[in-house]
Amino acid sequence: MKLTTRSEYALLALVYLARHETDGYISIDTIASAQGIPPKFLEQLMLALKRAHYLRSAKGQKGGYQLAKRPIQIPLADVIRLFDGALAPTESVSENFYESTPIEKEKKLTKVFKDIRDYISIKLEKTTIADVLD
Amino acid sequence: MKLTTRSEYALLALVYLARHETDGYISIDTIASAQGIPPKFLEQLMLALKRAHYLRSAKGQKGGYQLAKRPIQIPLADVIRLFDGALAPTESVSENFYESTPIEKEKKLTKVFKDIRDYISIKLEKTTIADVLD
DNA sequence: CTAAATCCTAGTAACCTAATAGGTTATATG
DNA sequence: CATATAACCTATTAGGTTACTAGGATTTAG
Repeated sequence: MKLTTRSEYALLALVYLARHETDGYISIDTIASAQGIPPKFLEQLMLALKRAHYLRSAKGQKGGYQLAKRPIQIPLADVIRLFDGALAPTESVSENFYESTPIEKEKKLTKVFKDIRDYISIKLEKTTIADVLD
Repeated sequence: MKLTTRSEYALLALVYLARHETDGYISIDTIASAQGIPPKFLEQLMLALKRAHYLRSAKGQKGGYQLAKRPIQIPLADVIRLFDGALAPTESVSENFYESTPIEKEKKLTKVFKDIRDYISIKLEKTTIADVLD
């Protein structure tokens, strides 16, 4: 797993929306300037989060985005998988994004990376947006 | 950390050399065909490993490569850092390759990824080539 | 001398990343 | 109803990285 800017921005946006859960719809520009994200870039991320049912949106004036789930129902793992794919350090030890890679021929080497995958995925499954609000 | 083909091949080559520690110099072509690595690609990796003092080489007929250290003195962490850089999931939580990234403004989010970095780096520091020979 | 090997740099096709651009559609409000 | 505002959607792009390949220079055993 390598966290891209994409994932990082998406997490920042979700954290912001979680902090403003009761404020109705919030625009991309508001989130972008609060969290320091290029707005047109954020737009794409919001759209993806909406399509994946983490967000609800409203068009037009007074429109914007809001969470479609409670912060506690959004594990960091989901967000990162959506934007960056596998949590595992290499695809051959990934459960959700398996592909063959060279280290597979060495069983003990593979085991080491599976242990790492397990730690990462357990950690990021159990940590939700609710857990990272100050 | 995302494991590249580069790192994976390098690890496979080191494992092969560790298994043949007492066989003198071994050529790139021998290692490449034993481990299924494109030989000209492996050549570059071997050169990097040599420059980082993990390998010794000899030119000419009967030449090739051999380990310059005992397998137990080569942590997987070193090899991966050499080819792929940071072990951390994002550079802002890396000790050796620090760079600023967006999540830094969220302290609790940063903490989660530091925990992951710690697990990965401890695991890969303590696991050596010697540990992954069957 | 010559074959076998490392040494070393350059090049390249394909892909990915982090954006930007610009038009379309929907809606609240004056 | 007009207008401003905002989401929706697709395309494009500059720059970087990845996984190689190519080919020559150098060294050495036999």
